[in-house]
Amino acid sequence: MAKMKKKESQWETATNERLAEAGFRRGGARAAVVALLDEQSCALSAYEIEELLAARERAVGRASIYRILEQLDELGVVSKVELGQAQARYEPIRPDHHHHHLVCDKCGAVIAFDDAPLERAVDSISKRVDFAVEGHEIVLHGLCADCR
Amino acid sequence: MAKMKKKESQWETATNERLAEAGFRRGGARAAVVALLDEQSCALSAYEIEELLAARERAVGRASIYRILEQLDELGVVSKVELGQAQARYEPIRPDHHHHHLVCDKCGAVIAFDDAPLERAVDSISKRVDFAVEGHEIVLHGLCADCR
DNA sequence: ATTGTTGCAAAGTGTTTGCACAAAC
DNA sequence: GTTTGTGCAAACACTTTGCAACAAT
Repeated sequence: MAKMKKKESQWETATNERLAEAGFRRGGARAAVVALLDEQSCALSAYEIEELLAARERAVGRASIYRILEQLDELGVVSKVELGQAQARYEPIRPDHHHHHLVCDKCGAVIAFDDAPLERAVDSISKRVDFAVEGHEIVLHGLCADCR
Repeated sequence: MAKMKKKESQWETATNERLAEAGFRRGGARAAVVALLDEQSCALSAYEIEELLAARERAVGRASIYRILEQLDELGVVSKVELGQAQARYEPIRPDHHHHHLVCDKCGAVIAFDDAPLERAVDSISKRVDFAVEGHEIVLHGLCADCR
């Protein structure tokens, strides 16, 4: 049975291009992390990434995961989000899919949402502060539908 | 020279009342932490609290600081904010002074700001999600005036 | 006397670093 | 062959926990 080659999304392609442009060599561990991130709709923690990669038989060392995530964050293709759970999460930055997060205080579930008016309000205040705003993060916390 | 007794603000008074109501005994370490927090206009990390208390000759053990902050957070009088620097910060919740934070990615400076339209946008979306929203946190990051 | 509070040291957790080896160029 | 990428283990920083001593009631 022939193995299907999965379709690369624009993000994965663009990320690999950015990496090449920036002078990075092609490394298997990094490619695996990029491919995994590309499949996600929401943010993953380093630990989750480690587990998921191990589960698909492409284990990547923890240190490599952190190093790779840091590179991707610096390249501006991944966003490191701190949702207040004493651990960072990482997600691909897709120009057309900017979103924020709801975090359940009870079970830790993370749910994405987006809202244009909220975005506009942030952009507006960003321009009025004496600060070169480069990004923002909005976290709503409370109880998810299941825990409520 | 007579030692002035500093004026207790409403927050410190209300917090001490809440603690009493909740059945807590009066402890020196906790009183010192509450008094210190009351003087702050913005969020402090546990480490900063430890340093500031030591500097004023009322050193409090690190474990006690964390325990006290957790109690105050649970009582709802202190807000634990995670600004993405791998450490939590804590600030008094003053009903009339809700605010958010600008974090400098270079020097780590934390600056408070508030904005009514932003607040309204958050309240609006909070009502429309399938989630019992209990609070929110907004962090703008970039470069502060000095680092820019 | 009882029970909450505190400090110390040890343990935990998430993340980073040092270093040797493998892989890419 | 040179330089970058990777994995392992050790080191780190922040936070929490166990426990004995102490203080408030």
